[in-house]
Amino acid sequence: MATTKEKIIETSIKLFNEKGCLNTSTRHIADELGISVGNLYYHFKNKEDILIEIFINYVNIIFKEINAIDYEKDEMFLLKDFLLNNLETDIKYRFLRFELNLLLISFPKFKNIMEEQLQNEIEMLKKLLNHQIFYGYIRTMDENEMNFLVSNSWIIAINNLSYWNLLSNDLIENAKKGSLNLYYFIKPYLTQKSLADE
Amino acid sequence: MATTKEKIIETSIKLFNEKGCLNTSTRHIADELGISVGNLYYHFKNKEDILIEIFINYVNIIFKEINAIDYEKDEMFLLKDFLLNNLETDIKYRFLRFELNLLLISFPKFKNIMEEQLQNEIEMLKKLLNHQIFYGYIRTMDENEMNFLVSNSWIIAINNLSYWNLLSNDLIENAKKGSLNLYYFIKPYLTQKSLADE
DNA sequence: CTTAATTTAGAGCATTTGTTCTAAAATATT
DNA sequence: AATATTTTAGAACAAATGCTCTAAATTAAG
Repeated sequence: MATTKEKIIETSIKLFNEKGCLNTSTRHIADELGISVGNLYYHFKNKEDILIEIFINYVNIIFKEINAIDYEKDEMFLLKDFLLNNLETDIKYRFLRFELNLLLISFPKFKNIMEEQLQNEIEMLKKLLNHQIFYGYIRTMDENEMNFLVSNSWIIAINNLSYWNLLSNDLIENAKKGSLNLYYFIKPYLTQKSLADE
Repeated sequence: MATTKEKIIETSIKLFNEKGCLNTSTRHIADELGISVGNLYYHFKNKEDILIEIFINYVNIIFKEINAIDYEKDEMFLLKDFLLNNLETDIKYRFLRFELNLLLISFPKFKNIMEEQLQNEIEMLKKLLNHQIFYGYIRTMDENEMNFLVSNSWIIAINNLSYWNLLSNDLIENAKKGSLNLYYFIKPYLTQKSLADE
């Protein structure tokens, strides 16, 4: 049985996705959940703290799998599989990406930890791609090209969900295509070894 | 000399970029400009109408160049050049992309016209890429691959500015890299004819 | 069973929001 | 110069917001 605190988080996530974080007041959340505002503020100091708790939950889920990677092993990691494995999570917490720029402007504490997270994501992506190059799954390239491979991978990984949401209105239905975006993006860089493995 | 209406638009764009559209009230705009709220509401029915006027200005600027393309001509159109040519405009109106999802949720009239615009953008991109394939600047591919080329091009074109904004804090300084994102993305698809032209 | 700690409800407050209204000032027309 | 039109200022309003406060209800501890 979920605690009140957990229920506040779940309801907030739901409403933030539906109406946007900035359009959702603490009263909305309390009403939707059927508790009082006083109760909500007993559990959370303010709205930003709800947002941060949500964000921490998200990061914890996402990082579990990524941290399990053994970079010493000669193994192929297809980027699209990472997306697919976290698809549910990315959908559940989609407002974090969809509204990112505005969240950063509006919530300074959130901004601090989120910016650190973004740096981490880029670093991890770089490490992952370098590993794939090292073991010959992705062709070699100079540093410049590599940097753009990283940034483009990140841009597509982060924004493909938003793209399908914009164009289809039925996000869940189309979300799986998003991982294919990443696959088709990386395909020209894959080596024979990589393509044979599939 | 700019009219009051024009000044309201310019001030709104400035504030929307700085603090986000949802964090900017009509009072903010009036105060920043040094006019009264009453005056602002004399020129614009409501906040959404300001947003829509801004959006229409943006679209008019962006489309001028794209509509000038002659699809009968054997000519190379590098996607990155389109980005570079509109860089100033994209920076000036960046909040439209940075906050897109939330704007669509918050302003129903804006949603209608923006969604049409998104469809147009995809269509135009498709037409452009098909033209480049037809004249041999981009290699041929099946429909499926083509669809992902289109969607990935769009995702990178639209979101690279946001990416550099997130990572650098000095958008203007880094914005030009954004066009290179698109160039490096498309590079594996370019033919000899294309690469020789450069 | 009594007391203490935790959890809850909801009234209340200061501020902000989007918007309307009226009246005055500025400008254009005759 | 007189009148009409456009533009402006700013008071006013109802609703919403983030958040605090107090008191009651619930639960846990002794």
